[in-house]
Amino acid sequence: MPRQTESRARLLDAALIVFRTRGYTATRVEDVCAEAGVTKGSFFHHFKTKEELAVAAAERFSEHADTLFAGAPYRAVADPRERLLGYVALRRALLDGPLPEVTCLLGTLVQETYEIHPAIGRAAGEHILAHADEVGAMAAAAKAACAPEADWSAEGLGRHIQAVIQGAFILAKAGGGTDAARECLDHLGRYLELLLPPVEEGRQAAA
Amino acid sequence: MPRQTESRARLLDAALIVFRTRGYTATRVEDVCAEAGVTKGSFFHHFKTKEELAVAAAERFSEHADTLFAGAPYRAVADPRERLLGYVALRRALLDGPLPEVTCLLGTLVQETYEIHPAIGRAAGEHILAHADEVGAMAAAAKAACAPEADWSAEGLGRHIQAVIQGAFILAKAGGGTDAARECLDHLGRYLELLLPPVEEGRQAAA
DNA sequence: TGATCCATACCGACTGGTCGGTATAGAAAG
DNA sequence: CTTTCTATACCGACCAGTCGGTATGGATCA
Repeated sequence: MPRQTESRARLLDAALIVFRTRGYTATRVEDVCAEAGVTKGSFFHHFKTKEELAVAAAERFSEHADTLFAGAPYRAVADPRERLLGYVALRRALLDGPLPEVTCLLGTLVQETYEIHPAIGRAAGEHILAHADEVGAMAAAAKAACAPEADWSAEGLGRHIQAVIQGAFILAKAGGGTDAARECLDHLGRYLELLLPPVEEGRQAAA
Repeated sequence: MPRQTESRARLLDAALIVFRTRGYTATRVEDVCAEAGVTKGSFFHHFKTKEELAVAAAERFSEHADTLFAGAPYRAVADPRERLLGYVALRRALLDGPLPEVTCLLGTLVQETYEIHPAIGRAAGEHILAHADEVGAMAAAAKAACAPEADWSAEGLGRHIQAVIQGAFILAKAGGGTDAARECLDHLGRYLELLLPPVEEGRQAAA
């Protein structure tokens, strides 16, 4: 009953970590099976192909992230500027741990597959952009409150925030470690603070 | 005799583009040979292994970049703040073209190999950090001129700039295209402008 | 001048291991 | 007994790397 469903879930969770460690192409189906404690027969019962697993894993990763962020404390912050800064602070705090566990599966996948496995690249890319749009919505609220006349778009800022986070992961993998990544998020936070001057009682900053 | 050396160079140049298109693992040695118009026999005459090719390609990419930037006009700008902004503007301008031709081989390689091919990951990572340090040196000059008391480090800012650029590539691959990448570099430029207030005649901005 | 030798570059058929995917049969559940 | 899931043996394509061989050109010496 839930046993069957459990194998599928175990395979997906295994994929999350194995793909982030070895990348898509270099991961063997049996690597995922071993990590999940399941055999190949079971794997191909649940997924038609390795590619299908990757698409499903991107989906699952995205759902995990949505759940995590939906329940995070920063969500309840009333002031939109502080809420946006709270998001960045959370992303910074999430940098604690080994790289394959803290980095983003979607960024890894899209980079490796965008030209050669369109289905995977598209799935991963869409989830990245969707998440960027959610952040963009927060940015829109903050912009409306702090810098309504500014000549940048909130959606663009949401994408920029995602880019900095993805870039921080690459920097960490390049040898900078999570410290360098954290420093990047500090710069990002500082940028947002400068870009969104806090509203003082009844006053609003211009662009 | 320069003919022979030419084959090696052709293989390296082919590797630059093929690795950026297909990634390291998914590229077959024969893909590189085909792109270079050279046979497998010739390949293994010049490189002991595919891994060795990747390390050499990272090196070559880095040299290409160094040459490009060393000869660029922004280098001659006297004002350190404008010089740094000029670098970012150049990076933005370089975004014109198909993704596999404008993206960074080093970021691609490090992401895919950092856990499974230490030699490649190390080489790519070191070149990224070395380039970040060069940018960091420019940032140091700008900081000294515009914000000597600021509580961020120039090296950290150099790394941040690299991270934004790498992140912009991922965003582009995620479906945002080069437009989204350009927008990121616009944000980066704006950040630097805010961070480094221009020095007015004889005055210096504080942190 | 040209005959001999050698080093470097190049060629492509072949091999041995790897790995995605299949076949098939058994276990568990209902 | 049927359906769903798991296990294992197996297949065949693929591909990094090998190997025996050819081509080219420069040096050496009579």
